[in-house]
Amino acid sequence: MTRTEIQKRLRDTGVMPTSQRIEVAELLLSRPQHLSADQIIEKLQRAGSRVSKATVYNSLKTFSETGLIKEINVDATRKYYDSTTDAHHHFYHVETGELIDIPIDRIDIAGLPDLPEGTEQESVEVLIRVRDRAR
Amino acid sequence: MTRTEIQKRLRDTGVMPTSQRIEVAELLLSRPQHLSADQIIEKLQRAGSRVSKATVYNSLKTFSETGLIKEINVDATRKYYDSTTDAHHHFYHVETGELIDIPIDRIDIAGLPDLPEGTEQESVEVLIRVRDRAR
DNA sequence: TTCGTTGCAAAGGATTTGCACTTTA
DNA sequence: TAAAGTGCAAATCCTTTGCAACGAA
Repeated sequence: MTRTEIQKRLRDTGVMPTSQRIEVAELLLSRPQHLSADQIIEKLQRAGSRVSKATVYNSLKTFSETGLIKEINVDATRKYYDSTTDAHHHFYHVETGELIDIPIDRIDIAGLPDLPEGTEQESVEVLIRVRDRAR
Repeated sequence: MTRTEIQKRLRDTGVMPTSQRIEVAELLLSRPQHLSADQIIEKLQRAGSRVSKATVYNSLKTFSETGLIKEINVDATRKYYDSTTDAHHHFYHVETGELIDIPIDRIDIAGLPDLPEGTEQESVEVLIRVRDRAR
């Protein structure tokens, strides 16, 4: 995704494409990945960027709210941000914290129970926790 | 679950059944439910208990480690503790924060992909996010 | 008496926020 | 030049931890 495409995507969702936001979006949207705010800040700094911590947090919050990225909560200690916003599933490596996407059509779910009275479905997500094989 | 049964369960998992731990365990294990540490502390205090915040946190941590209860991370801001430790799935009401159990055999999952190289499966969990139906 | 437990308050880590300054439209 | 965004530091929220007092074996 080029700088220009990113600017357009931001503008399309009503987010002013400042240089800081573009830096964050460019890093995150460059490929399917799952990063914490801290990892993003570290990568940006290592790349010589001067974006502040607060701005990264603010940007990630804004991006999540506008649907540009997706928040993932598997680890109670930190949020992860997913550059893939289409519905999909995940492997979660409990020891390394790594997340791996599973395409939505790769898993077949049958027999979903009726939703609780008065509610509508927002999403269905499968999380497969894995760990290094013993031996 | 009676006080005596709880004492036995604690002892069986190598956890010294102190009166504070019994209070916490009794509250949580009385029925299938999902509570945050804060909700537990509040309930205990409202019931006249004098268990300290630190002890509640310590107890919950110990219980999770010994498998007496299960930690749930759906909400990035806090942990929930599940009194049901058998594998099962959940509805999660994104507006109220409420969690509802779905029995494991109620959902049929087919075509799980191969696990990542060198890993073994720890669990498979389905999370269905719901919200109040519009109108 | 010994060792694990409790409880207070302080520490910690992740995220948010207040606010003055800067940028952009 | 008004509105929006940035960045620093302080504040907040949840959870953990240090440590002295306590309790059970």
